[in-house]
Amino acid sequence: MEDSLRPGDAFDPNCPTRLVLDRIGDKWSVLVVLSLLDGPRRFTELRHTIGGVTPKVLTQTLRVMERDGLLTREVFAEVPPRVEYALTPLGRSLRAPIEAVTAWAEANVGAVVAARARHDERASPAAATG
Amino acid sequence: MEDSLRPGDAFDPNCPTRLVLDRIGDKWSVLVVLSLLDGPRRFTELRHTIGGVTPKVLTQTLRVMERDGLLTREVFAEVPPRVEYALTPLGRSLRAPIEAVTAWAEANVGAVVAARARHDERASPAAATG
DNA sequence: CTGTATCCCCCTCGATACTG
DNA sequence: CAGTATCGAGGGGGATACAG
Repeated sequence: MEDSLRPGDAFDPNCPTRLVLDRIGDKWSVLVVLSLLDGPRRFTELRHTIGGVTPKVLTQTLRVMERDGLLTREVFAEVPPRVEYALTPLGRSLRAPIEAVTAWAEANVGAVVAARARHDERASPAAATG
Repeated sequence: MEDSLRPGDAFDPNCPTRLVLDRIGDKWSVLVVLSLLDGPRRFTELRHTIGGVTPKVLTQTLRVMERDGLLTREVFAEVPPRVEYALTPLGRSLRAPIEAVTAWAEANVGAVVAARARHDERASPAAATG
């Protein structure tokens, strides 16, 4: 198992890990994957589902993900323009690592929050009167 | 299974997932965890092992991780100052999600790179004369 | 509807220099 | 050795306005 966790790897900018980190480390990308897990979505649907994302940033994210083969962009030449984004099998496979992260988060968020509170109280006990 | 992947969760800025994403999405944090998996390390050792990280940024990273209860900072009052950083059980548990990401990366980096090449060639065929 | 273009601000990172 | 202080550059993100 340790073989797959060679620190030396990730330290290399060309390491595949860095490549993925840039992707799943980006909140918008993760959100897009999550949104698309259910099935194809249109640009505006994505915008609405994710919320708080500007068209520029969403387009940016989508483009990069498309380039990486994570999703497909299908344009329908209709009177009201329609574009559907769908996860590729590759994109769908991102579900595993994302799930691992999510699982860790849900399992340990309490500990992290507690640690923070403990730390902050030491730093400024006066402010921790709540 | 789907229950742990509720999109609605991650869309919430207060969601635990966001919290973790900010941590494992940060390359330096990941690198620190990886470095510390073997055992405690000193500041300079980390600096050297990770490489390319400035003292300021490393300190920053370390401080945040300490606050989050991911690692401990032990100061030895010796003539040549010595400070050792060690992963807490919580920090060590980050190994799982990181491993998931690493596994995905190693398994699919080829597909991603291929997708990129394909995409880039379509975008600028002239440049892809190799 | 589906984007694109612009401007702007913030924030992080990096380099350098200095202190305990 | 282990950090901290400062400065500057850069990218990303967001808001807005506009185009096909």
